[in-house]
Amino acid sequence: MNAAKPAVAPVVSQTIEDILLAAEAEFAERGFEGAGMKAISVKAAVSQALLHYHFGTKERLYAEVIAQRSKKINDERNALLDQIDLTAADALDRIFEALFRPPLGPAGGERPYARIFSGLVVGRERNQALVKEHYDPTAKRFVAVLRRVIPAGDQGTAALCYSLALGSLIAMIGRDGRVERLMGRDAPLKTEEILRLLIAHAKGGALALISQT
Amino acid sequence: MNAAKPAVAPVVSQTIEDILLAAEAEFAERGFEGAGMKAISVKAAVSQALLHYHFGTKERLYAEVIAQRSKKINDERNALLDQIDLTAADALDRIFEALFRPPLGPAGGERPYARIFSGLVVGRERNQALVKEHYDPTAKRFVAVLRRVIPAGDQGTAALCYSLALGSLIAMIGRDGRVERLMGRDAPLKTEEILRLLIAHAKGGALALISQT
DNA sequence: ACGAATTGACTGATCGATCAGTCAGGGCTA
DNA sequence: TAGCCCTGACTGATCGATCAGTCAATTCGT
Repeated sequence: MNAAKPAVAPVVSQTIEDILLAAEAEFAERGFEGAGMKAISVKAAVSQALLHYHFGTKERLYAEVIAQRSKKINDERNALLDQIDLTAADALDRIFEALFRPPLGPAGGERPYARIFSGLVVGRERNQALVKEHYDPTAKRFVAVLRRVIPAGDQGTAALCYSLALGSLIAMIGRDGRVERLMGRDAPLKTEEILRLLIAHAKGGALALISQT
Repeated sequence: MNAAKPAVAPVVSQTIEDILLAAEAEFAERGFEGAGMKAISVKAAVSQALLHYHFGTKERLYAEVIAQRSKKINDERNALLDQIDLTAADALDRIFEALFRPPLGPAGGERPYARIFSGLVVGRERNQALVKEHYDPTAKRFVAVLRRVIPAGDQGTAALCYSLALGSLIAMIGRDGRVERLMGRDAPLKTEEILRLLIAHAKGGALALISQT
């Protein structure tokens, strides 16, 4: 009867969603150690004790933020990979697009997760374990798909193409404005422009790695 | 007479050197916020108060660590750039070698600075200012040199080649073991091997960016 | 002897975490 | 329906620990 009433209950409550969003923003701004539970609770407009009630420790709250966001990114990536015809001429371009587009997010939107994503490459123990758990499975799929597309590609070369391409993505989204500053631009690069440049670079690098094997 | 006695006084005392080394290791392990002045003082085998006597604040100690290490890296990079014949066929390879080799350090050595170096790409305000101060000048020289070597290279393209290459370097040294894990290797990659692969990838990516401009 | 170097003892602030307790609401019994 | 109880959600107050930073006193080098 009531149109505003959702047919199914949300998997998480609105409050928990608010906390996770606030936590994501705070962790992105200050890093794990720099972030404060108090600051997160203020940002989420709840009491600090509620954070511990729902998540136990700061460590688990952080892990939950990573888990939620990585799931969205991995789902997007896998969906894009599913659509690719691996025998088509532009297969390599579209594989890298599947790698780059989800973390870049919507065209005009903010990227609060970008700094956390970038920070994951810095191998502190906490992040290493989370990367291994949440990102390695999809990473392995990328490596496998790359192997089938690049001629005579062994696993080592494919894994390198993946890793180095990911590094260049970090360089683009991890810091604010440095690339534009070195380029001599005043306006920030648009998402589609970033995507085009990253794909071209990754593809060129991949082909170079293959031909010198 | 005494052979062990240095001819000139060191610019910094041994104690200060010890503190800076301990601080570098601690900052690398835990990040700026995670690092503790107490832990640094223990690692350097001095009192915590001595850290404040010499450096004032944690912030200034961190800045000094970055300044010292970046100076070494920039000096090495500039020396390598000076030796390059920009008209030679392998000029592009040698430019990227000048970019990659200094942060990679000696062949068999540890890389305690690698994680700090990687962390600098994550654009928190503190790091942004330090990068701009200590790394931008040499970065601009790389961009200028790249422009002269790559055919029809505008500043934007050259800056992209620089930035994306740097990102792939981060991917290789920032995390421990992930690249090797995805490659299916058990032994870590040797420095010279890393260098060869990074150069090949960066060169291929650069040429691809140019040809599609 | 004099200044630079170094120390132990200490401070206020802030951290993550814990606690007892409030409150609204849903089910159960009679 | 009325009374009771249970539970999940949430809070203010506060805990002990740790943090960066301070300072008077002491040692060291010359």
